[in-house]
Amino acid sequence: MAGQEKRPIVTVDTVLFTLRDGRLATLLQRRDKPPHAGSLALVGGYVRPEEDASTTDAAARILAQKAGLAGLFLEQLATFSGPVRDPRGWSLSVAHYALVPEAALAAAHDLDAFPVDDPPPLPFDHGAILAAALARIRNKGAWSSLPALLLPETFTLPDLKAVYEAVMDERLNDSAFRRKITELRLIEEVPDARSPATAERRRPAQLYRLARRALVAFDRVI
Amino acid sequence: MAGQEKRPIVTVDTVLFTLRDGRLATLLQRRDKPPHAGSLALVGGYVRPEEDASTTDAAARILAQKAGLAGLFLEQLATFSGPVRDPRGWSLSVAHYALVPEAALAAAHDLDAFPVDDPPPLPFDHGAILAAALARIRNKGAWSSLPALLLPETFTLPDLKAVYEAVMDERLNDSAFRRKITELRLIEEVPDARSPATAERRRPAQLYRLARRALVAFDRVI
DNA sequence: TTAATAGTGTCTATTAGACAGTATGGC
DNA sequence: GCCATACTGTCTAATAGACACTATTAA
Repeated sequence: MAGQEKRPIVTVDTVLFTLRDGRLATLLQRRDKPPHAGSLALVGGYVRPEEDASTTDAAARILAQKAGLAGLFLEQLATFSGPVRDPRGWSLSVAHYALVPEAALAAAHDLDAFPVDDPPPLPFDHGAILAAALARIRNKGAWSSLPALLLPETFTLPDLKAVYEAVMDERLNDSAFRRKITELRLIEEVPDARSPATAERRRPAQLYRLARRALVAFDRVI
Repeated sequence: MAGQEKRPIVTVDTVLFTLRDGRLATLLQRRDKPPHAGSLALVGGYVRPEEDASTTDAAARILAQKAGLAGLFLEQLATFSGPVRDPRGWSLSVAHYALVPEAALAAAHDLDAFPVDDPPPLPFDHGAILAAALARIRNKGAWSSLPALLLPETFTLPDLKAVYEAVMDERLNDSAFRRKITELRLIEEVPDARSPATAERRRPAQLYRLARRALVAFDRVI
């Protein structure tokens, strides 16, 4: 019977998305072990059959252990595999992506934010994984409440429009956006709550919250 | 150092879609080895790092070896994993789906067709994989030329409409369908070619072919 | 009062669906 | 000629985008 090398190396990697100065950003971590020690890379690690109930479970465990992140929206993206993507040998990585609202970042550690459209050079095939995750979030943004999961519990309509614009990387029509969001019953008013005015906000706005906490898919584009 | 059991078992499985009597069907194969020997199941097998360049490459190899299928549209679906899905231990299967036009079936062997919405009981988590593949093809059908890949090289507009209806499991408006298909420039006429009349076809129709052989994504729904 | 952002109303262009109606070929 | 199916034209309803307009609040 042949040894371990008959089975691929199995890892998971997660693309972390967050907002930075109103722009979509990705969070990277400096690797402390070879291969590619010292490089900025996606947060990833080995799947441990003895503790993980699934690869998504493994991704969640690794996010908690290596970056202090928990409770995120986390979803499988795709699986990347081949003989050359990792110098340790034929490897397979189940890529995931996760959305990190500001509140989750407070407890996090060892992460650096970079604009999604101008990341540093990445080791392995992490550049391709990031590109695939970006394509997924942009497409899903048009069709679901996904971008709203980057916001805090309560938010204003201008906030919500801005995060859809940041995710999808295009300008939206204001009145059409309000019309669609309200018709879809995606959000509900927080009674008697208005946002404070800030440097960018000359005038308070009505606060809303998601009508459902989970990801909701729409039957038409936002 | 621990042995092989520290790495998951890595397999691929492919959901095969085809047309049967104008309805969307899936092709299953009787397993000749344990576990679940004798059961009808998806076509699948081990990834072989020494010969496969990727998991999709492994899926193509296994389709050729076990079913005589080659040259199909074959795409990764998602990865299914966990400790209990396979009695051999913690396992991971990269699920794919493929489209089998009638011509490819001619050379195929050891496959049985079943209606997609009424398959036999399936072993492992193959039922869940089939359901996920069906959801994917239905969704993608509305947004791309994917259903056309189930047809022969040339086909009529009524044929094309029927395959979209079979894939998406809904009736389409005839004139709207023709309008969209032609505006999208998905297809081109085959000059001076008309389909023969058949039992179901009282009147010959113009033959078309795909303007591009590959999968084309549209920016709006069919 | 002013400036800037929040929010509303309405017009128009686009497009999907319904469906009537014409064309064509086998019998 | 009859009938079924292929194909076309047109009306209408739904909806997205443009954009003018009003409302509100901090300074």
